[in-house]
Amino acid sequence: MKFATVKLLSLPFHVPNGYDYIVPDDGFVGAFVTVPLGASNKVSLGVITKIHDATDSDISYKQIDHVYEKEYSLTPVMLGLAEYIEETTLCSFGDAVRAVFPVSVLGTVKEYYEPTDKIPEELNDKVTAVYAYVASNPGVSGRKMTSEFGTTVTDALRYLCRNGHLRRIAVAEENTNVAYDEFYLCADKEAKTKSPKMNAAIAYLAEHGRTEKTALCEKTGVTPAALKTLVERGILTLEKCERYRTPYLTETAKTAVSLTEEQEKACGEVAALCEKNEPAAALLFGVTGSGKTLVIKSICDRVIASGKRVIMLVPEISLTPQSVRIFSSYYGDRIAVLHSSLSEGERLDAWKRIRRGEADMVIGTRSASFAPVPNLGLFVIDEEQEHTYKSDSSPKYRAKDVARYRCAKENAVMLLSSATPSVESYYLAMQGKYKLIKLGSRYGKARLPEVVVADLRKDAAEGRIGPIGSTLQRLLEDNVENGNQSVLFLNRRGYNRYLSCKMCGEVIMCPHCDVSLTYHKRKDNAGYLMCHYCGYRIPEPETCPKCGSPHIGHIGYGTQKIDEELSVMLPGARVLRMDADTTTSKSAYDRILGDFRAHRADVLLGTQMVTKGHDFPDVTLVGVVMADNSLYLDDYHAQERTFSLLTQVIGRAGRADKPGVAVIQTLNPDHDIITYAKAQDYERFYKGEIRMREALLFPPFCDLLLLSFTSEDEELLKRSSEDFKRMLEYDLQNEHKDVKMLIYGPCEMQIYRINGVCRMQILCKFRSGKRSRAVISALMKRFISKYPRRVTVSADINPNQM
DNA sequence: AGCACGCCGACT
DNA sequence: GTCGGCGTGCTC
Repeated sequence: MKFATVKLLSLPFHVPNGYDYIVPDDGFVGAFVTVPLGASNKVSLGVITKIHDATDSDISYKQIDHVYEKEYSLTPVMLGLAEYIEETTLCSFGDAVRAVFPVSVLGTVKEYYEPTDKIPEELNDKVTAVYAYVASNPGVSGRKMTSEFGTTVTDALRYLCRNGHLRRIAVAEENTNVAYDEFYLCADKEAKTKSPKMNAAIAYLAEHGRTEKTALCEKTGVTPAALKTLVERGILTLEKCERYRTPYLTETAKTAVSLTEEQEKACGEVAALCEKNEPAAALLFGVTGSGKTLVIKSICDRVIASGKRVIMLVPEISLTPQSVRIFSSYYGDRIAVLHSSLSEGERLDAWKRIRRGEADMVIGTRSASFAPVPNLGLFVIDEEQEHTYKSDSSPKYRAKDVARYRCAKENAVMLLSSATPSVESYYLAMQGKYKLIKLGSRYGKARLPEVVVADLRKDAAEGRIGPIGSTLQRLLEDNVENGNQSVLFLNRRGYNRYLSCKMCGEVIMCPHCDVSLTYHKRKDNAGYLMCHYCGYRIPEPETCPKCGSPHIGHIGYGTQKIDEELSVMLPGARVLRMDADTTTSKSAYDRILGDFRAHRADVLLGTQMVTKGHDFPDVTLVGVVMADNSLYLDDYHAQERTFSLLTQVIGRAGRADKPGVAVIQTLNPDHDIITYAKAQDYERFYKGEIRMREALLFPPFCDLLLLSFTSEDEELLKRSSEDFKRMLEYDLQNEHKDVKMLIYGPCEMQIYRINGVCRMQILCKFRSGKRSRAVISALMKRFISKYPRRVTVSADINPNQM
């Protein structure tokens, strides 16, 4: 007899998830299976990770119920990847598998009940009624039973199954989330019915042959229900063809491009790596406007021509359409798009097309790193420094690690691309771990705009305290007058507006969370306050809720406020605002960008999203309203993020023939980061930053581990997190002396309370490796069983935010 | 996580 | 004497 180790998806992180079952002949490693689990034999989804014949006579093994077909299984690489994610991010196996595989293609498991030969003798009334119902309706579904008897039926059913009077059967149902094109054919051309519309449909099909359903309905006025009847009567036959639901794919005309000598060389170097058929990694470092996309496209051409396939990641969903536009103009429908705001059906169809080898290139966000492309040759991560490539929710993985893993296993090349590489990637390139490919000499053809650092302190000294300083105002006025376009960039943080009482000085806070409420204005100009963490909202109060004073004032500048300022400052100018409030739908986003590109507005005002890769030929002025906002966060990434942001914003100006100006408003005009960004001097920025990281021990010289503890019970939270630290210190001093770790905390998190739940954190500096993670993992498991259900703990290795 | 088992308080 | 609360322990 053969046995299989099955890892269950339903079990949480802290319980062992691999159990042995008797495996049928069609079982194989990587197969999804359903198995009975626990005393109630609950139907559970799992994956076979091993097939063996070792047995333990103490255990009575159960059998695997159902093995899913090969098309919907984990390939060896994907199974390995799921286990790699489980181990490296300290998450449950289920979370890891659900990230790498769209479990919903498997369809749902239905439960049915049947009576057995063993007829019950004495039962109470309720159980008798349940039994009688199943006996007269054998094969009734669990759902039908609950709708018939209410939720308490489960107890009766369990009782009857346990005593052998009923049998529960679990069947995997086919996945029904498939779209079809339906074609009708006429089987009996002579047939006549009483309905004129039906007759019309028969006549139409007799004349024109095979016709698609909607077209047929439109042409003849026949209803789908009538067609169904005709099929049942055998007059028509129905042919169903699977149709993929694919948004985005609109082919545009190909335009021939030629590469410069430098671009050609860069392309050749990466292509040569790809041809070697062994794992490799490269960093394409090209200043803004050096044509990185073009180079990547040319590399893709060569990889695809050699019969291999490409995955390309972009930082956020809003950037997919433009990338798809560029690439689909060359590859047409050989492109697939994957990201998290596709509908379930679209995602499944994209996944199937990819798995069936029907797409040569996959474009998508972080989650697309799991695209099941056969014969992967190249894995591109565009704008690789972006923090969106790290997941903040379980599994807390980095797309770069996924890429590295897959490239190593599939002999592919990982290509990171950026104008401002992450310090970590550049360090690895300096170490020779990545092949460094530079594009665009600093003062070469990529024309740098003039950069003006506007010192807001001077304006403040003159009593000018608005968000737009005098320098920026003057340049904006000139620009509008000359018919040129401007982009104003707001760093989201610190640009929310709060309400504060001038009498008692209190900022109005969320009653459930330790954050201030943000001021918003509805379209009808009524103000309201909202919590961005729990969604709590109240109308703008007229008096201070604390002291009753009517003297409440606004603090901070939101995009709305700046929008209002601009309309006063630049009367007649058309201002477009792009932020989370105005771009609730995909179409709104496209419309705003489209309007701006078509020069139907003079100023585009927005948050992060306006900085990214959009090419606006008529933009000659770019302004950063407040550069300091991200400079002094207590996060070691702060400087790197600010540099990258400023460099990109500056790169937005002056891309076309018109000379551009970039204005950086700041309270710290002499700050190194601003100086380096002004000069677009990545090397000097890097040298300073890497020295700091080494001296203070930050990544890439170590890894960070953020352990967060949450509980409603404040006392228990403090005590248990202290306890965790003690246990960790004890382990490190005793059985795990070889693991080195610096421990900071526990301390309250930056936002201590969210929705009434308190949060503490412990930060560790360590080197993430098998041994060190095992220590943490084991300790977390011990902690969870020591404080069951009352405190939760979770780990984030190299978190985005601390 | 679920789920069953089991041990105590509030009822017919 | 039974129904149902939720603390404890297990899942091949």
